[in-house]
Amino acid sequence: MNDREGRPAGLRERTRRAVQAEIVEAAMRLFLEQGFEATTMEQIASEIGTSRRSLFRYFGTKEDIVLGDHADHGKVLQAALEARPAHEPPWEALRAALKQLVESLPYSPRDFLKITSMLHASPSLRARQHEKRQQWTELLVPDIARRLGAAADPMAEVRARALVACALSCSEVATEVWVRSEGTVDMEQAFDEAVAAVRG
Amino acid sequence: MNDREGRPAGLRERTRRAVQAEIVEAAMRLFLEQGFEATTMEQIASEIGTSRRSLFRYFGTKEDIVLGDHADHGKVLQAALEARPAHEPPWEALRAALKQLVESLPYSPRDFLKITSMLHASPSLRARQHEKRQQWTELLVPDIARRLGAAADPMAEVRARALVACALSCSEVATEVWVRSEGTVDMEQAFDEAVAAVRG
DNA sequence: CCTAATGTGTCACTCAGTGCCAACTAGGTA
DNA sequence: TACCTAGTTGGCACTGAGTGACACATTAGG
Repeated sequence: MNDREGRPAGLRERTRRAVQAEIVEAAMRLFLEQGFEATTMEQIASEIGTSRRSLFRYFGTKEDIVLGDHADHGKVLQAALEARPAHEPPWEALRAALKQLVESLPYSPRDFLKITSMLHASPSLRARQHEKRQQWTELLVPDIARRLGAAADPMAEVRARALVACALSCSEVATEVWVRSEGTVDMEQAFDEAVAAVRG
Repeated sequence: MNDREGRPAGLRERTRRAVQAEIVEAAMRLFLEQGFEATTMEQIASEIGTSRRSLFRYFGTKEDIVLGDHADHGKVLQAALEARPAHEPPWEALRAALKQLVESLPYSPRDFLKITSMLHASPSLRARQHEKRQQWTELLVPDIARRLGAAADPMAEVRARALVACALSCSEVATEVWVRSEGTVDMEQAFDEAVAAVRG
């Protein structure tokens, strides 16, 4: 049985984590130096003295080296959303959850800016990121549907999905402007401005 | 000079169009039969008696065979938006433009459903489609910014981008639900429901 | 008819990603 | 100790998208 959910964490598990971290570290350095597309898996592999094949055992795709945490962020967001008061209106709850997510990130503003810039510069990275964000939607919709008052109506799903999708769009717009201004504009304020414009 | 914008349309231009159409026809047949990922460029090439290399001269990527028109749709949308009365509020104008775009599509509902289903089934297709949609945004933002009353404010751009992004998100949600219901629910109604929920 | 531009197929290449196999290693058992 | 099993690793060969170079054909236009 593979029941271990993180308790004693045998040697195998520990080395796996260590190698994983080493890969991410080396890869990110190369990505930021030469760009994402210009860096090959071969380079990353030889950089840490392993084989191309092994890289693919740790990360299914090149993009996952960068976006590995992104799926987890969805769960953080979900938890933050569900921790909000049950009758808080959708937009407020989503706003609070997103704010909490941003604050939970372990990056310095400097690093976050560099990484986000890279993300925006590479089409394939943007694509994967969007893909993962779509999965966030699935996690958040049930909570929002609850807040809207559960109706079996197929349109109830539309309402919840639209709210989540638009909240994420607003956050994306805010982030984009923040990146393009090189961190000048306030992201939180931009988000609020975006929401205000949408709600007309 | 390459000034010809479609007037006499010499033999070269005509054959090019014809071959292009032939490629799309054959490719779409194969895609719908066996799925997008399962069909190789080699197959498509030999299907119409040409070489793999030539396919790439007509379409830069495999995805473009399906999404070739998608960029043009952006221009249709832009034109439709700009044709709306100058003081019509953003949401109404966007709604009208999107409606006009959908009505301009040459597909039967049957075909449109099949194609859209395929689009949703293939990750790489979804990714490219989203990429192209992002370019739509660039086309629409200026008009919306105008409707919001031009301010040099960097936040003015945020407001316009947010509106466009959310309108596209709502249309995406509506389309998605429409596909999943296999054409049962009314797409236009779903869109309105989405917008209403977002505007709270 | 001649020539400059354009289209075509072939070949060779890069790179991401996958399946397979043989060698090794950790961890528990007799 | 010796042994067994399961997971890890590297190497190899393969697919499939996409690109560059080249030689050869076709066409437009003077």
